[in-house]
Amino acid sequence: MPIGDAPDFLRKLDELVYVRKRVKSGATLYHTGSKFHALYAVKSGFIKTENLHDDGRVQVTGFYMPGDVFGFDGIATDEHICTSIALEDTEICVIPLDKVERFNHGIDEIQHHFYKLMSREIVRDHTVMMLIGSMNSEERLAAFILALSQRFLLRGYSPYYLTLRMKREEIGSYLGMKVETVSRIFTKFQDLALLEVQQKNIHILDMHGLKKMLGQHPSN
Amino acid sequence: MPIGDAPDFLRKLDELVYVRKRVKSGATLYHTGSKFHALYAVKSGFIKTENLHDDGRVQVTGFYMPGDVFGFDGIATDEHICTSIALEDTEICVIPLDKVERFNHGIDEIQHHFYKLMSREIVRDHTVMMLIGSMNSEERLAAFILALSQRFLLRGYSPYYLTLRMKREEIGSYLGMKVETVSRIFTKFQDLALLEVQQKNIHILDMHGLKKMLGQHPSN
DNA sequence: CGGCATCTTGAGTTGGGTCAATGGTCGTGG
DNA sequence: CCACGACCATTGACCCAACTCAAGATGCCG
Repeated sequence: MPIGDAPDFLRKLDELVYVRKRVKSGATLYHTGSKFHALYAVKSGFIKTENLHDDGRVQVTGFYMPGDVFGFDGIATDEHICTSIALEDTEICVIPLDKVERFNHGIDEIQHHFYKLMSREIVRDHTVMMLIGSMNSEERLAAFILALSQRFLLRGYSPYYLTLRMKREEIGSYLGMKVETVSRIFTKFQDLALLEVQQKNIHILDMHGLKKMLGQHPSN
Repeated sequence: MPIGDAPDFLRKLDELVYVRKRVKSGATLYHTGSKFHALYAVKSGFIKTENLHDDGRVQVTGFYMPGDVFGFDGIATDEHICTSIALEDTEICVIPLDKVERFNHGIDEIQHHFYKLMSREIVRDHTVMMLIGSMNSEERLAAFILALSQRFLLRGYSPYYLTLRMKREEIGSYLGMKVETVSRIFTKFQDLALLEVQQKNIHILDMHGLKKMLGQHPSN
């Protein structure tokens, strides 16, 4: 998951951003095939991106929260591959890429920052490939919750109280498992006194225990 | 999988590349924790990258053939997250990132090219997430072979005769399945007269039939 | 308060993992 | 040139984690 020096970044961003946008909950910002115009930074709210396979299948490829930048998938072919959808009312900063590319008159710090952002996205994707490819469902969900907790922490929120903005099905899609399985594992984690789950509110009771859920698995 | 205008790109590359390197089959170019110095373009040969999980688990995250650029995972934290290993004797061009970043005196075409390369890597990773997350094993392997065939085509080789440089286990790791499963499916595809498999040599007999293997699946 | 979407739980099935044995292929050294 | 050993690939038999299908429960919004 994309992370990091959000406040810093948002400050610098002002120099690049002239347009802000509001996206209503459930609305689409761009979709597969849209011409690529710009990158987007989440100012407030929550965004998911998903890939549509030729047949009806959908795979959630990312969740983005304030400070995160997304839309990098559009650069390759100048057309977006993913669809991005707001999971709640969301404010977006529009960052035209050519403006970024032309920015380094003197300072190329910003340039480098964008390379870093893309690199992070790549690293995050590799992590997810690893999750889905070589962990069982419990480990995946544990890893997901821990990563989310970490992101909350980096943004200055409590890492123990998470409010999920996505529904179970979207978590499942992201992690390569079915809704029912997600639900069962939440219940199990609750039974193990690792979590307290109240709808979309997660209270992490035993962070250490949750971490131990990872790497328990005999496989691979 | 990374692709595209390889010859063009390799030509332009000469302006950026001062160092070439040879990596022996089985040797490591960089590994998890190595300081990030540069990106690498494959000149000849074959490279895999893999992620090591804390416990012993390994996940192959990419295969790179001539014309492909890899190493982007190191930009985010200035340390490589993956390990890159040559699957045969390989020639590599070393591309220092700061040279790329400082290159746009006049032309920022090269800049943009690197953004494109990273974007492609992201798109490819999303494709793999989709493969692993929402397809069954047969579909995954079919998709893998088709993608490989496509890459061969783009490099001017026959898309019908593939020489796999990686072993079954590495294919399995990349696709999130076990060696035995890979093997069984190769056999099945052969029985269905889609392929002729002779060790690492794959002859695609029925490209259309192979494509039909995708999207047959009732799930998700 | 009713209707709809989401979430949970149960019961039964199955795709792909596990374990184990065999068969090929290649490289090395006598 | 052949034989040996190591590694890799294939195949079979069995099993289990996660999927499917189905029914309720819960919560949310008009």
